[in-house]
Amino acid sequence: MDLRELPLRERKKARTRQALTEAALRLFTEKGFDHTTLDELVDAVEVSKRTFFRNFPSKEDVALAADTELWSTFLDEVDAMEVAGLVLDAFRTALRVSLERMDEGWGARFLATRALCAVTPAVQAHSLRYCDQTTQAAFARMGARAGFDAEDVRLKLVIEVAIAAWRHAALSWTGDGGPGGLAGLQERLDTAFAAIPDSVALTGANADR
Amino acid sequence: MDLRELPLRERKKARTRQALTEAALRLFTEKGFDHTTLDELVDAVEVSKRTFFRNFPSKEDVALAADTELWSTFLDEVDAMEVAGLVLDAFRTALRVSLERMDEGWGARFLATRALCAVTPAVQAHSLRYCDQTTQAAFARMGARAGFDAEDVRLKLVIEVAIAAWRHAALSWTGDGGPGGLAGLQERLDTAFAAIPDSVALTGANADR
DNA sequence: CAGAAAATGCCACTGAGTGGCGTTAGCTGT
DNA sequence: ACAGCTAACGCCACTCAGTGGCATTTTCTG
Repeated sequence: MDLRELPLRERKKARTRQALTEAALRLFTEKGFDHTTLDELVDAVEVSKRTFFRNFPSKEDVALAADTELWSTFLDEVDAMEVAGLVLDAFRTALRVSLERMDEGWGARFLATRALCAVTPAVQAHSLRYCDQTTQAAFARMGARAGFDAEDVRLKLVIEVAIAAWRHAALSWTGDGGPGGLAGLQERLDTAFAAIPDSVALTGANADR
Repeated sequence: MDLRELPLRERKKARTRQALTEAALRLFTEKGFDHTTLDELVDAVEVSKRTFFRNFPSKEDVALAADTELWSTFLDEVDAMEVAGLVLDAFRTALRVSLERMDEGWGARFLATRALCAVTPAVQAHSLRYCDQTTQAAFARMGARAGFDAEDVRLKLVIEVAIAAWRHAALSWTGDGGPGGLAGLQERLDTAFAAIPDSVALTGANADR
């Protein structure tokens, strides 16, 4: 990301890519996703529409760059993590470390991205698909590990639960305007994970306190 | 659904809607979702493209008719269900009863729909969005109930877990070609729900048996 | 500095989805 | 049975996302 000693060609490509994500987030936020055409976007960055589609598979994807950065890092952490105790805790840690590894300004971009998701069905759908793909990928990587079973329903479910906790944390944090920055998001994440044991044990009798 | 004593106009509308879903499922399965144009579909049913979009908001939605039927029924069951013991069990029952309420032939249509989801990203994304919407709706309805808190993280998570179990059951059942019909699907659902306590308690040490 | 390789720009095209409007078909009163 | 009403439909023109092809420019390599 911050490597300045890449081949010149790739540096240029990375710069246009970043310019596109920044302009897209700004335009989508100002005018709305549906009311911003790709022509407006590529005009603002001064590239051709063809170049846009060499960098992003769809209009939705450029709005979700912050998400893909996180998920990509998360999968690296899943590969690297050691599972000593509860698998659920290992995933909580992987999420926490992934958040810590995000670069300066990611929090603000992520917040803007989530705001777009909340009001634009198409972006929301793409975002959910990324979540699901990440879940599948994490499951596949864990299943290939020594000591784990690639068919284990329990493994699949625990990953789904971890991602659900993450999604709830992100949604709640975003809904309140992202208080406390990434540290605030970490807090929500801890709260959500802490609530998991109580949630599966929740009964009609103890629901109201 | 089976009410033959509707106004003639609405009966006609329902018939074209059904003709569209059937033809769509057939064409999409035969030629693939991406390689079937809407013009081909509406020609086969002999309606105008305009009429198609008065019945379905998008091309993806006509492929997901089986899903929407289930989710709509499920939300009715959520409203009607009584929560005596575990909330998780209540949702498992609601899912089971919803499946039982599906009409003849739904199982086959659902199987075809899931096969489409597996190979077509756009359909998959829409399907995930329906899941999520249903989760949100179920949460909102439960939160409005006496004895429940509309802000309770535990309630939100337990619904996410239930839907995750459902999704895994459906995916596993579909992946094996839908053995045993809807009864087979019910079995997978029971298995998935039964694995939930073990999954959150899963550790690196007991993962391999 | 020459030639390969990659990235870009331009152009024409397909296909999803929308708005407008005239026409048809089913529903209402008398 | 007939006239008026309204919902649904068909047709047409249009916008915009996304793709394939090809010529051109730009960077890397020897």
